[in-house]
Amino acid sequence: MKRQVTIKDIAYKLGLSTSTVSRALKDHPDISSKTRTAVKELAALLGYRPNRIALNLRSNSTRTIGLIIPEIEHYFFSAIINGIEEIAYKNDYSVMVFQSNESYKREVINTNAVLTNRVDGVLVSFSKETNDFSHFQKLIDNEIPVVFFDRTTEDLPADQVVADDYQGAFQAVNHLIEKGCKRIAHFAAPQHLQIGKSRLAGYHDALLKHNIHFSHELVFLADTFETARKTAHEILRKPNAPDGFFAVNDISAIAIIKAAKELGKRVPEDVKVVGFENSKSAAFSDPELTTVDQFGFELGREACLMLLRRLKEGENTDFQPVRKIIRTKLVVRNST
Amino acid sequence: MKRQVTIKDIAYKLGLSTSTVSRALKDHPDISSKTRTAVKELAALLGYRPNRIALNLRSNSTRTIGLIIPEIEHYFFSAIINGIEEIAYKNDYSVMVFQSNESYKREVINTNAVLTNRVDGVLVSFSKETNDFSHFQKLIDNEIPVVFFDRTTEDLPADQVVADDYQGAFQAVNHLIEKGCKRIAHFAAPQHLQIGKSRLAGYHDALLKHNIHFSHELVFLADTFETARKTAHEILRKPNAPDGFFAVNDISAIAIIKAAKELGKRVPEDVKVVGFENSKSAAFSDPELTTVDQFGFELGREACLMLLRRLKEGENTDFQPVRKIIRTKLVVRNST
DNA sequence: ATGAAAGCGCTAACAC
DNA sequence: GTGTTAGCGCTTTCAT
Repeated sequence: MKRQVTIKDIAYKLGLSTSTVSRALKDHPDISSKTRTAVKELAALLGYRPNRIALNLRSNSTRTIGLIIPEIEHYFFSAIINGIEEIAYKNDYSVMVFQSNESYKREVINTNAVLTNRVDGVLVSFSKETNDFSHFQKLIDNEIPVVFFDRTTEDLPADQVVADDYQGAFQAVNHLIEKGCKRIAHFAAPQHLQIGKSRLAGYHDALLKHNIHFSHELVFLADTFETARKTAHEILRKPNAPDGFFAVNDISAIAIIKAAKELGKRVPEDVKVVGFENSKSAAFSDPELTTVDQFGFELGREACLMLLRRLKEGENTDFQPVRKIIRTKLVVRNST
Repeated sequence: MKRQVTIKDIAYKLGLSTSTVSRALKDHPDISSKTRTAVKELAALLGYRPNRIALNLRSNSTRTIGLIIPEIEHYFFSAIINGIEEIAYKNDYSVMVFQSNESYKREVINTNAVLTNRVDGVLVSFSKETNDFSHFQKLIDNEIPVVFFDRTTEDLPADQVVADDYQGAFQAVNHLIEKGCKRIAHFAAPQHLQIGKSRLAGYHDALLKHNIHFSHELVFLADTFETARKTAHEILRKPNAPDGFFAVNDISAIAIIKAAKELGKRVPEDVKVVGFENSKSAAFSDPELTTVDQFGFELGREACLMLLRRLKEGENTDFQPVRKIIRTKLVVRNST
């Protein structure tokens, strides 16, 4: 990089001290308007821009937010990043992105990286592998504000922003029942994840409300395209096959539709399917997928806003973790 | 943030000078092994970690890469970010993400932000609106290495990494012809974008190779779901409707399939469709979409590698811009 | 083998 | 209204 113009250069050329220049640049009242304009003009002329690194060192802050996220390529997460970047941008913060790739080990390295980079705060959605949270505790011990989003835990006294998984699941299954489904299967996420639990609970309670018997035999662990397709194939072939499916995400739902079609079943006539996420693919699938919108963009915005609020608070005496729930919304299309 | 342990703390507790501690920490040969271990042990005990900001100030570098990108939510771009982050991670660089949201104005602000943040280098894919490049010239004037990817320009003497759009388009159309299509339409991107031009050229030349007449009447500007669907509806209803479509991206291709089905045409029997990108949606559509894989992950990797190479070079006397072309590959599925 | 001192760019308390 | 000085945390030259 080219040698940058510093406050010293301006001071020298104008026969002033660096402090005067510094003050002039930030409209300190003491400075005469003559010097002020002279300084500002020269600064503009030379293309001076304050050295953020020096400022960082002095202020011991970087105006940077660290983001630790499983997989950027997943639509939901990219929507969240979008929301985060939007709020950060508006508040003159920058965002550093670290991917865990769903790996616990890498996630630990990521937490060290955010510490090393001296970010002001951290936003985290942890990996599927993670069930030890001491690396996040380390952040908290360093008094770096952390906000967890989407994938959260009760094990840590930290702020959280999550989608209303329970309500979304409840609505989805309720919808299936109202559409006439009698036997509804649930393709679930791993139960050590909060979203796995909450969505199952919503499914369970919706059945209950309509006096439909809940059976573990209708709950399957299937949250990827491949496993969902395979599982759907198996159970749709059986005599007592389900007539409705509530999948924990859109990809699994699309896989179910695919399997049904391959077996000559019609969607939604023979089998109805609801997903969760409202990804782009949901609108493009055939039939178009009924799904629960998770509002990733909103969620990202809220998580970032919450973090910024914490940053503004500064040293807080008694920390009270906040949990914010982002509404979800059933989007009815043609798969039900 | 908690007050961090510094080299000074260690020096004080051990009755040493900061320089000795500094040297001990980095295994300077002059330091006796006794002090070295003492220092290291205490450092570990206190949880010392070097203050990157101070290092940054001294070294005048941040080990950070700035990324300016139109839209994170687009699958192709998120794949690219993934590739970039992967390489950055392996080389101990961090990535700061700035979205332009396809806005020229915001992109200009983004370039200022990367300057302000004193990133070591910048990766750019510019917005659709951009046709003045002076803001990027400013980066170059500051001798900050810049690598352009995907959306590039000849107007700037800079490194570039692009997909082989021409070859991909050529293969796609060639494939349609070999599958028996006689009348092939092209849904194109705006022609002020290089990708718009290159893909049209590939389409043109593939027709030429097979002695098929090229007609402007079969080229439509349609690179979004909505416009593609509407356009496809119109032209598929006409008597002399195309029997093949080459779309500039997957979304448009999926829209074409949808329109065809809505009009009672079978894909691929009556109409064959090829997309471009190989997004997730392509594999999930029905029928599964034949498309050209753009290898976004690879592209991101290469762009980042190229940038890191420039960073290693340092002050180069005579700069020769490099243009790297990432191969594309036709992925044949069931829509052709 | 270790320490003192200067300096990266900037700000701010303290002089005058 | 402006200058002097110290200091943020670290490295490195120059002493000893």
